[in-house]
Amino acid sequence: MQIRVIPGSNAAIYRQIADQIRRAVVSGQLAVGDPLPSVRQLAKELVVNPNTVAKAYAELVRDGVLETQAGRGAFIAKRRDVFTKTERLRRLDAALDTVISEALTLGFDRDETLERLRLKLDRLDVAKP
Amino acid sequence: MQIRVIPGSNAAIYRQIADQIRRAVVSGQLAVGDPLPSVRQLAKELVVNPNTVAKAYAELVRDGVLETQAGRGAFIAKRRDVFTKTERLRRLDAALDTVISEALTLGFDRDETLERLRLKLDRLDVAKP
Amino acid sequence: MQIRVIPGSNAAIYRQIADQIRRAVVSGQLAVGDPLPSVRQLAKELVVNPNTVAKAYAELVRDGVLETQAGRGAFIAKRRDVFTKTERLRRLDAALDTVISEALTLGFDRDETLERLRLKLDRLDVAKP
Amino acid sequence: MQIRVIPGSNAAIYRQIADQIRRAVVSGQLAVGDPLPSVRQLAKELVVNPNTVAKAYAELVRDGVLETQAGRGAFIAKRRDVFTKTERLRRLDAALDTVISEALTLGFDRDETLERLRLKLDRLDVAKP
DNA sequence: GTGGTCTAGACCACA
DNA sequence: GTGGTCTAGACCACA
Repeated sequence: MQIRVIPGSNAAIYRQIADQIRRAVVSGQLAVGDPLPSVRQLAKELVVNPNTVAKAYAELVRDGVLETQAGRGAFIAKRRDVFTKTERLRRLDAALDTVISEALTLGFDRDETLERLRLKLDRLDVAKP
Repeated sequence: MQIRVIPGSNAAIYRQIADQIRRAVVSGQLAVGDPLPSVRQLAKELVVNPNTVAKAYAELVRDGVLETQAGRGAFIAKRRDVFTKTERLRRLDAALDTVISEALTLGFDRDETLERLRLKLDRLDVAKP
Repeated sequence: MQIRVIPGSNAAIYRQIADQIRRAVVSGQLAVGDPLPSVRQLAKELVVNPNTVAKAYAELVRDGVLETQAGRGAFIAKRRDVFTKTERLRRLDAALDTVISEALTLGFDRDETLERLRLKLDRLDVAKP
Repeated sequence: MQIRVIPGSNAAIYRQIADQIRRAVVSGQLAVGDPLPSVRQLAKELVVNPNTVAKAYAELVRDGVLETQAGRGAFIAKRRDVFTKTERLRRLDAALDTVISEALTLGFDRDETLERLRLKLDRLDVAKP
């Protein structure tokens, strides 16, 4: 898989990396057990500091997306539910609040925003696991 | 109109202020030419730092929502587009991508994610008049 | 409250800091809404790098123990359940495995280890929330 | 005796090896003077790096569990205490403190924590003979 | 002032 | 080689 970073973006670099890996996992591009590039290698590719990649990997480990083994590398973990229903909703809401604020700022209305999300979700074609 | 600020919220205070003014404009609660409270006055009302209100106003001026007239205060400006259609979509898409990866790794599916966005949008009552 | 760091310890410094704050919270020394020292101030006190303190705070934020507000500081958050039952057990087990390995290395047997844990728990006198 | 290694485990491989040998000694499965497989042979059996086995053996030698006799291999040593009683307790307490803060912030209470430790200890069958 | 991000560079544990 | 931790120092967003 190909990870890319947009330096001028609002999103922190480590967030961009983590999000792209999340997307690759939910879209099936990365499967359980698949190895990820090493921290140093990916850092070199993206021309960012290894600490930044490590931060992204650490977040994904905490959220149960990755497993790391010192000396061996990082691998896609078996999917498991880490957060309570309430916590999951809290996190989803926080992400949605950001989108709503951005849509509002850009002048999109309710229906346009919903329609655009629907379109993008349908493109991914992700089914409930 | 009444602006309210929740200090413990995830959203920065200046964001909360700017978003509420934007919503008031979109919903027709505020019309072109309507005056806004002065930075100082609003800051006093909301019990926040004047810099914070100034930052919200500055963003709205930059985006063409407000106009300031030296010595007279700030007013709702005539709507004008700052970004091209393509640029607006590109920015919305970036925000939506983040929501999608977050939602899906949290285990929400297409319908749940859409439904939650719909719910939140309806609560805010963000619709073009 | 007084936080202390043992430089020669096996435990990472950021882990020591986070654990001590956790203990202060569960023992009631720190209550909901209580402010914590700023990252920079605590770093100065402990003579460690601010990044290290920030890392501890970030972990506590993720685990729902703290809330940070940019520009205002860090505060003890209202207790909430973040993790699923399975995840909580997974984390407890990981911690217990470390203790068991340490006890074994030090030559303590089953009963001695259990007894010591009981003793320490009773001293804390913590009731189910 | 049969040593087994779980590569995906949280515990480092050298820890798993050392702990299993310690348990075999404590439970009487291995007695003073019993020979251990050579580093190379055990590494081959477990399909791990010889350095890893060597590290486990080195720790056990340091702690007085094993003795190596040049050219003859490694043997279970006569039990001797490396740390004073006070030092042993100090180290156990440090490990227990971490478990306690982890358990309590996860929302486990005194009895649940004790019960889980008991369960895990019984499973491992760690008792002085 | 506050917390958050990032870099450059070092050192450690582990395999 | 792998990931994890820490420091020193810079810069940013926010209040």
